[in-house]
Amino acid sequence: MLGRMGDKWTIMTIAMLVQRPTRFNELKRMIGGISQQMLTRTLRSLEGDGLVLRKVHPSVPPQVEYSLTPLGQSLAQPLLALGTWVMDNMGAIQSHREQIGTPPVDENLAQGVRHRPRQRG
Amino acid sequence: MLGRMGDKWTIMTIAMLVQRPTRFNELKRMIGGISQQMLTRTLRSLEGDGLVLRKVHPSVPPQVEYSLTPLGQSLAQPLLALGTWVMDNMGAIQSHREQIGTPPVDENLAQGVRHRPRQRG
DNA sequence: CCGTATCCACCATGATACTG
DNA sequence: CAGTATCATGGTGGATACGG
Repeated sequence: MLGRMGDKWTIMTIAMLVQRPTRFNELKRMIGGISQQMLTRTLRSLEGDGLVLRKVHPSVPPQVEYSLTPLGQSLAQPLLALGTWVMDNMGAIQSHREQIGTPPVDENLAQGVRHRPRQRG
Repeated sequence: MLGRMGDKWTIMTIAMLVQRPTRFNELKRMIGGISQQMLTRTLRSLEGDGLVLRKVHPSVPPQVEYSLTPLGQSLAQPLLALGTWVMDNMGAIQSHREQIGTPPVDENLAQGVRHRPRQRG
């Protein structure tokens, strides 16, 4: 949970589910760009934490509907508040990055292996 | 930024800085468990996003003080609300995990390499 | 349709040593 | 004290194939 807390897929998933219960593939389409595997992992994680309820409708094509539990709904509020802040301030942040000439990704912090290591003593 | 948004170190760092401007090593002690490298990266990232201000006091032992910018302070509110939610509900989540017998980590989802892959075709 | 199993590439993080 | 440089490693997420 804590690991996935700030994960964008988790935020997106909860943002979708807070609107209404949704089926797997619809969720996948709505979120967009998430792999099936990742959506499954995210949902299983949320389910394991008791934030999401998984309901299987016994129909000929399998239908599985996901919804937020009360606990999940209580999380949605602060989580989406954070998401809203990010959306609102993303422009300001990017403007700042451009001013200081820093790329929006942490490439400058990436490791650069340039020569052989020396022996550690 | 978005990458570090939900990062626990980022949350911890902002939680410390929202109280008062703090120096590097004091920050490191207060947060606890963070490596020097990671704290530096977190602060640089926040600084690059315009959320944290870095101020060098020209003194004999180098003194660098970090503080939140107004933008950073505006982030602190929703971010700490989220942190508070986690603290408040961590118990409920762990209880749920124990009930369903799932370990708190995603070990069950970890990759298991058991045999050679077959040729991809 | 709704998943699980498997493999892999990448990068985030920790540890350590070094600098000023 | 505050930070940078360097390397090893483990976890995260993608892709794909398969199963019910």
